[in-house]
Amino acid sequence: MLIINPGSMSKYHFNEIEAKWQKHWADNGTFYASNQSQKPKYYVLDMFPYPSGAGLHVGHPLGYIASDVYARYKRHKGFNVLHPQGYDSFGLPAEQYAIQTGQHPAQTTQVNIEGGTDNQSNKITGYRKQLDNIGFSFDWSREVRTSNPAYYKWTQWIFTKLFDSWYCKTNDKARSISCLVAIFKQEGNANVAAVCDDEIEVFSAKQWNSFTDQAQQQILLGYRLTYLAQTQVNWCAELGTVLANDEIINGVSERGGYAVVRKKMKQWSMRISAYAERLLQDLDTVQWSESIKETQRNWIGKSVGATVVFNVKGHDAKIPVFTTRPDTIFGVSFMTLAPEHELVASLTTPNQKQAVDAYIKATAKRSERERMADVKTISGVFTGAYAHHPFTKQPIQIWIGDYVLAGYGTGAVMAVPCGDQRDYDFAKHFDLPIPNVFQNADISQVAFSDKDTAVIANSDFLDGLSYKKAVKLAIYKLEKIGAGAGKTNYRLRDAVFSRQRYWGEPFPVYYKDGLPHTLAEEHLPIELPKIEKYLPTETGEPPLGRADMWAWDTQKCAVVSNTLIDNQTIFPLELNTMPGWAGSSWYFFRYMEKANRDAVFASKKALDYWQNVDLYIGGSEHATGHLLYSRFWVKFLYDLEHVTVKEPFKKMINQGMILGESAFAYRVAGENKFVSAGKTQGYTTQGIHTDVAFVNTSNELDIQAFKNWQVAFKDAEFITEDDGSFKVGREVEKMSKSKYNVVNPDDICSQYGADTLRMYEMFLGPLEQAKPWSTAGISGVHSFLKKLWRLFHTGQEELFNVSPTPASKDALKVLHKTIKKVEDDIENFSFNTSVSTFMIAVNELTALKCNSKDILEPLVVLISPYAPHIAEELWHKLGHQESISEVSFPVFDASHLVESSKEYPISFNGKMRFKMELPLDMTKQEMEAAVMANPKTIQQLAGRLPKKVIVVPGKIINIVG
RNA sequence: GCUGAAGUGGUGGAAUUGGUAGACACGCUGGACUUAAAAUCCAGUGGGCAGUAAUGCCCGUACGGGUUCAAGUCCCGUCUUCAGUACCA
Repeated sequence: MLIINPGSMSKYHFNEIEAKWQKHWADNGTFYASNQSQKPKYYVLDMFPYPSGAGLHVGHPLGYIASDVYARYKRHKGFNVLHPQGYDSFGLPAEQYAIQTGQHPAQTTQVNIEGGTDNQSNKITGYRKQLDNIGFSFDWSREVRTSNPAYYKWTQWIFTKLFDSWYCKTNDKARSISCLVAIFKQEGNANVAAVCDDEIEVFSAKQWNSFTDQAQQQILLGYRLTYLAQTQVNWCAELGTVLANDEIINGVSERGGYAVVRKKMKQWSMRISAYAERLLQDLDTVQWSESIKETQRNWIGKSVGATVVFNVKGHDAKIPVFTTRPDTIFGVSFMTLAPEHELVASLTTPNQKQAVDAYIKATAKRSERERMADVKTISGVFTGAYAHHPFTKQPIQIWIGDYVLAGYGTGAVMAVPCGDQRDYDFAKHFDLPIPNVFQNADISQVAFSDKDTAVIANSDFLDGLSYKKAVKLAIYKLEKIGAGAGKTNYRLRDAVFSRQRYWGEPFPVYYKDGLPHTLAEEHLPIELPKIEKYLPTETGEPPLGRADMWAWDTQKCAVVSNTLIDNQTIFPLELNTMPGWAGSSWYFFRYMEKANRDAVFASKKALDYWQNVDLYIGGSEHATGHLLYSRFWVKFLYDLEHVTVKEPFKKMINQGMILGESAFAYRVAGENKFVSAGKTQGYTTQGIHTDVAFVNTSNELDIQAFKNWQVAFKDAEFITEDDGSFKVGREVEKMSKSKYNVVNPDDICSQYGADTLRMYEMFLGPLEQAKPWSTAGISGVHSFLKKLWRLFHTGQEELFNVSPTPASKDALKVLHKTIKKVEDDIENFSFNTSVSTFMIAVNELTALKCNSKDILEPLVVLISPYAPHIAEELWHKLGHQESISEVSFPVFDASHLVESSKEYPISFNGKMRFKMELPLDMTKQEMEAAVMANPKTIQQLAGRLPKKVIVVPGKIINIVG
């Protein structure tokens, strides 16, 4: 590849300047934040990266650059800014790599962060170096790594706190298990309003006290905020682990795209459902994009309605259902249970048994995916059983059908075919009755589901009522006869918290008599044991099952050899590890303290000072994972009074993805012959991904490099353009190694400089929008920086030339126009437009030949958040000793922009025809007279008499007629 | 299907409360400098029509309507793209 250094002739030696200032900042701790300051605080946070072996590409730093611009701007504005960075360093890729190569994940993780050579002899630059090259103003003294025992000690600690807590509905907050035990001792559990397992039975104080310790612990597990239970989990065989709902996209695993099946397993879960309402309500208090908030609202999925209990004819069983339309209770003509419903087996009559069994078998065979893809096929079977209608006592057929999901509500529905389309379709298909309970509703073709206009009919005491009133009365009557109650249902399920993996936080848990016990705070952290292979054991246990030293000695309070397990004083430890989101759910608190990290997260003083994140920048793909779990943990920590904030992130901006521009060489089908993009006509070709490093900005391929790249192309033939060049085709795709379209920021920095990279990434387009990367466009931003440099220098030798002469009026106007625009743009996160504004300012000042210090000095401060290195250098050259980073932002003075006249657009019937300079203090009448007297106006009118003349002072004049 | 975001030159994009559509760049074309190139600088660049020219006119912000003196911007309807979600009772 031909490497040209476009800066070679300029005296703007960005490589030297950038290295110099990066060293200066590091040596002087320029960006170390203090926890004590008279200044107001501002906390700017990036979503911390997972340090992968592939390193950073130009898409990764986009959000970091934006947050860095903002952090630097806030420092200029007089804020004490916390802008830290760290690594989310537990995770699947490092473990997959460990399985392949046998290297300890801690080893590869460290190399990925700090640089070095992996055991395949690949040289890895390391995240830290790559980030440092871009000139971020991070306070690295506060760095966190989630896989460091000193960090995960507190992740484990939070887990034990969750284990020691239950959710009290009366106080609407988490409380300690010990106070729950106190209540049980006093009065049993009858009056305890808790978010807990459904199947807990009522007991008295006397009963509680007579229970064995074992039985008591079993009951308490049903109340704890993190609990161990047999639950339906998403099992991914290929990854060898369970997955949370948010880790499954379209029925397959988010990572790898492997099949996921439902399976009953004993797993740790987090009772996030207890916080559903607060998670929903508090969304109104944060400044996030509407789309992310909406995604979370949908995920939480609140619906208000009622539980209705149906008695089964000739059977003890009761079937509770959830409905949002209790007003249509008289429209119930059958019931449908999910095929997996626990009562199906006992309800089914001997006559129907064969059909029911066959149906269950058939639906079980269909994968989750098939069931989702195929929503049109209606299927189901009658169980032979009947329920009683709670009011009419009429018999109701009980069916099973796979349109009812076992996982939502009670896994059963009361079918109201006249008001619900799915029930309607089912009824039509199986020829079941469709009674109409709406006034004047035509249900001959479709169900009538409009709540707003519904008026109830044929419904006894509900006749003539609107939806709202009928719901209220129906619930009242149901409660009165004991057949139901008002109920709010949430879609949000408890989150599965264990993973059958090695590279994650170990649980601080040991098992005594099959029941989990947590380790005390003073024994944390419990560190990951060494194992030989990072695979499940032969008996199917998680990788930690391979550890020899993985037992807990309750007397020595230490991890000891498994051979010592006697289940008297030495017990086996938990073999699962925590999921990826554990460490990232609270890291923002950890940054608040740099030295005293032996306290809980951070000292109370630090927590009180920094509070929570003022600005959070990151991708929107975490909407239902990280961003929900973090909010949950913060609310929990708030309940326990460890923190004083209810939300972690006050304002959030989601940066869009930077896409790659893939290059394709067109190969003639069936031949080892390539055709240049302009010559493909007449050939049947297929595009072959070509490494973008072989292609220059004019889309010309370096044929030699391409031939050397892969053996298959060594002897390939090339049909070139007439001028001898070979051109490739381009297409915008996601930036990825496999598409050979990755652009490395290190290369951009060495060729154009970090300031150019920073400005160009901002210039590319609106931060929140997805946009393609094109290295071709970078020259514009680079020449801008050179122009800026030249503004301060003169002559062939480019000697520094800034004069103390007072600024001209025009130059002052340019400066203040720029201050205003740039300030507004940064406040609105419109970084792309402020880069244009700088370009305009420098173009105009160059035209004015301005070299006045009064103008150039504030200009450097304006630009410094975007291009900090060149700004520091010029600031230094202007005679300052201190770093530019804390210098006050220039103050806008409107008086410099006051104009005495304006060039008005004169339009005729809304179309601009010519412009005319008019004084701004003219009256409307004078303006109209001046315009009408203009010869061009007379020419435009061509004798016509204007009907109307619209004069908007300071804006426009429009002549109608 | 539902929810959210978007659709503007060859390309990325600008137009903050309705008021000069295409700022600023890239690319392209022509020119200056140079032995040549790079770098730099200057000029032009939405489409069409008329004119030697200055210039003038018509069309133009996905599409079709509407409101208004004036619409990329507001209203109604349609289409397309992207993202999220998926039988939620």
